[in-house]
Amino acid sequence: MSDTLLRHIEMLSLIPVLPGKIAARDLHAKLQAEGYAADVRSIERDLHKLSVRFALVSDDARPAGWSWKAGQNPVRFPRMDAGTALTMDLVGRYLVPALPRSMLKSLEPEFAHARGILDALPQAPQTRWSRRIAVLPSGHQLLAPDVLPDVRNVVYDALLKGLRFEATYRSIHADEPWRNVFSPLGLACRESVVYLVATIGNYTDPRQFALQRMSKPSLLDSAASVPEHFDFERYVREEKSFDYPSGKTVRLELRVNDWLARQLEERRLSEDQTIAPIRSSENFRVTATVARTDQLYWWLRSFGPEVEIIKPTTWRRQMALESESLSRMYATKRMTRTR
Amino acid sequence: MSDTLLRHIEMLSLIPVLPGKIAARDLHAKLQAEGYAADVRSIERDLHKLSVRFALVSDDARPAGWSWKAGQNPVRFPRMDAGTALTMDLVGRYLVPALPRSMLKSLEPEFAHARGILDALPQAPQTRWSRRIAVLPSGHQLLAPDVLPDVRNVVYDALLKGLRFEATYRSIHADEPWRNVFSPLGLACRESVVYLVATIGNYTDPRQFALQRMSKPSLLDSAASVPEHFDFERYVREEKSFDYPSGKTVRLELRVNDWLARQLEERRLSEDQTIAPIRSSENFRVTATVARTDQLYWWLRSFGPEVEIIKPTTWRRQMALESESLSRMYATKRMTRTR
DNA sequence: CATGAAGCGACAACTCATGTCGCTTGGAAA
DNA sequence: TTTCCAAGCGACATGAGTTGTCGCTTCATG
Repeated sequence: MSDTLLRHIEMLSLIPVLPGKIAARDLHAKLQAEGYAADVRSIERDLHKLSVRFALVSDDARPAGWSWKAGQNPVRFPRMDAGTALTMDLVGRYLVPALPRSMLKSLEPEFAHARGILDALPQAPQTRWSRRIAVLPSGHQLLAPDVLPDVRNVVYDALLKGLRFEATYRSIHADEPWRNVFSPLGLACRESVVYLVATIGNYTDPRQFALQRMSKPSLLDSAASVPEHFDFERYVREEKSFDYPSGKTVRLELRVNDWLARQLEERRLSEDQTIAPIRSSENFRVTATVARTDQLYWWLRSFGPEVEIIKPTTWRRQMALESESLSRMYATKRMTRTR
Repeated sequence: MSDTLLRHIEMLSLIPVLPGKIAARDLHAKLQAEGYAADVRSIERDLHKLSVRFALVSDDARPAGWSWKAGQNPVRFPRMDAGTALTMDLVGRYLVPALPRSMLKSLEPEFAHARGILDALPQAPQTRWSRRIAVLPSGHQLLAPDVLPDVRNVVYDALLKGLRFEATYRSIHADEPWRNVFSPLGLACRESVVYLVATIGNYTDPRQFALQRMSKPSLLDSAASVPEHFDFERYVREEKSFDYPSGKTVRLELRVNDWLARQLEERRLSEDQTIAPIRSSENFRVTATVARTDQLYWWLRSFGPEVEIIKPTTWRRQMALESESLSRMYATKRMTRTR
């Protein structure tokens, strides 16, 4: 069949969204590289014809730049099926508190697309699908710090292209903000905070920078300097401030109440989890082999008296000490207050 | 310009992925409805021509059914920009522990598409972007229960089309599994468990069913019965087992250590949060106005002795009692063990 | 075995895309 | 200001590709 259709589709997907643009000649070059033998003139004609039906615009610069209007719902095939669209919508709702707003915003067209699919389904107006979905908050939600859109863009760009960039950073230790050159090494996302791992200036030791503390970024065109033998994955694993789970596992043994026992039947601690009732009480004994992390210890602590750690004994001893100091803390303070 | 290109694009996006299919005549009808005046014969010809270049297949049923091969990366325009693709990849990594596997699988083409965009970027091979990204687990990760793919499909379908369906349900209270007809009312997602809110049989009271406990679903073609005046959003808010945050807020006052104080500067409890050092100690006093939820109380409890709740006094009193019983619990048990 | 719907090959008519050429325009260098 | 050149655009002849029609074949159904 004719290459025309293919070429048009290729063209449409080669044109960037509005901040970006592409000139007819560049398009021509790219298309030629992909094997489409067509005249520049034809490309120009195509652009004009396509812009009648699609949301394409050209600026009036001399080599005219073509782009998609911003905020366009993507045209795509195969079309997303309704089930996937519903899952996508769920994910969208789920991410709202978990992701910096400016990042969520760049994904907005994706979620809008999914909603568009769902909206197109025939349905009774009183049963709007969007009012039939709820995503409930899990755990306590802290406010996700927001990242400046151009910080995100420059940092991503620099990381992907392996370039340096310059930016201002406000350290958390109320010092003066300082400005320096960053050589990005990797990106780590943790609890809705995005950290850039980078070296600064001429230093060679990698450090972490929270993206929300950066401002006034500008991309440089010199290549980033990567310390010799630097391995990002190992860095993340070994850097203690990230407290990445070490490979260590632990045989956990707990006493839990019936409510928690039921929860753990739904979402298990591990594949080998066992739950057994404890005679002469409403409690259950839970065992499981899990990764030994601080996170887990904290999670157990969050249940208060509803969970008793039996094993490992180190954690049991730690809990014993902590609970003692905790009860002393509240007891003495109560005394001071009532005195 | 000619409608041909538009029609072809419309056709490509009208064809479903492989479990689904569409016959040439149906395509013709849909296209006519959208204003494309073309012969059925042309559609047939188009399908054959398109299938040369695109991953389209036709089964050999009599009215031939056309579909996209499964697992195809979607072709789309405007193309996702690199920044969005990177965020998409981050989201994909973030969701792995948080979403049932079968749901994640249906989103896989989306994430694969994003990765495809990133892979296409020119980059030095030793700096593979995918090895420069890390998403660190937040909180303790329980195993997400898995939902059978056809359960997901039937439940979604039933919900979106407002139909009943039949399925087998294993209740958590080790009873026998039973089979009944469900009238779906809504979907609630909580901590990686997806619940269907539905009425069963001829009952009119809405109940919750965890999707991972369902099996052998089959869609019926009778309309779902919705209880009179039923409002899903209100149901979710009021149903205590979901413990949706009530509108109540509370003025929180805490004593925290310096580590947590620094954390809270990054991710604040509320817009009006204040942090002030406490004289003659390394601690800080934090105040904030937050939604009063059990989640928050649990979250505070997870910090153990690193946090002291000062206000509200009800929580302080509760903590005092709990820590006392906790320390007693560990103390007595220790005695029993060492006796 | 009869019937009819669906699929497919053929073909002529014609629409539309293509490469070429030359004129116009607008910005940058002189 | 003038000169120069690349970019953009209109025109046109050519031919590739699309279109509707028709009739034959195939296959499932009664």
